[in-house]
Amino acid sequence: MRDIESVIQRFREAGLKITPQRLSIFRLLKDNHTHPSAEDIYREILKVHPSISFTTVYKTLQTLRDMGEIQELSINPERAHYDPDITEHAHTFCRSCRQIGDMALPLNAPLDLKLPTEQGGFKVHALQVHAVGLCGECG
Amino acid sequence: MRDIESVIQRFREAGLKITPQRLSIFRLLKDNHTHPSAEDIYREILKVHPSISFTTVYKTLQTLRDMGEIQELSINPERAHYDPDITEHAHTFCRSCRQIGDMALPLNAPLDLKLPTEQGGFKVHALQVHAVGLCGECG
DNA sequence: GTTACTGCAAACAGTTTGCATTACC
DNA sequence: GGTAATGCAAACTGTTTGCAGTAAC
Repeated sequence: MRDIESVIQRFREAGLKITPQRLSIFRLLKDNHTHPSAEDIYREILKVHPSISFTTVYKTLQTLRDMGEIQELSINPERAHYDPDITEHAHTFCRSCRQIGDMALPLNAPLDLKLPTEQGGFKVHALQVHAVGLCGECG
Repeated sequence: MRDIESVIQRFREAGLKITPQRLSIFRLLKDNHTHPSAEDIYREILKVHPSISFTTVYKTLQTLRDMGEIQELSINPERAHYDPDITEHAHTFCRSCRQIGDMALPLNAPLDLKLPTEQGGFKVHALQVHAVGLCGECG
């Protein structure tokens, strides 16, 4: 995710409005490396906006995701998690505590992948690398 | 997934029973490279067992997954897909038609991943590599 | 005969939508 | 003032469970 000012500007350029609720969501996500779920974000924002609804959080996350400001992680089958870090990196997922962590990707590896030839051209938009296992706490 | 005879033997050794429904599910999965969802499998088995329930399919898939005979793919956020191919390989996921394909993994890449050091030892059980994009048909 | 499986129906959890009210710009 | 966002409530989708009847061994 870009800095908050840039995100605000993009919203305004798209004819979208800046509300206190959205601003709080932006601030919560900016530089956040905890990979929160929509529910996590909702519960956190509730502390600032006691009357915010889950729907508002949900719709704002969709907008940010559609804009490419955050990425939606499909690593936990139970729920989606969100990551404002859109630079190339991999994730760890602990089977026990369900915590998601960041992992460095070697620069050369992903580009070496051999795409299936029989299907013709599969166009890769994003490469997701997930290491599933047990974290230091649980292992 | 091993050959059907071996799977049957493993079930028997575990005190589990071989029913016609389960046998049909084994046969459907064996050498299947279409990455079906539970619903896909259910609809296919219905042709052979018109009175089979989704629950039976669901529970058998769980058993096979817990035994390590098949893997559950969390690549499509909407539903789980199943893959009887448990050898190391990656998957493509088409954003448009939601089709899952197989992809070759270069042997050296996954082992080169740098695990997070600050967390101490994250123990990787399985590495999932997903290329998300558009397939030949949709792209 | 004993034990596990099947199939039903219902609960569950997370996600998504319609709509009237409210607030941004 | 016009347009979009909010928040509520309800619908939806896929997943999971409890239980009585049934079938494997």
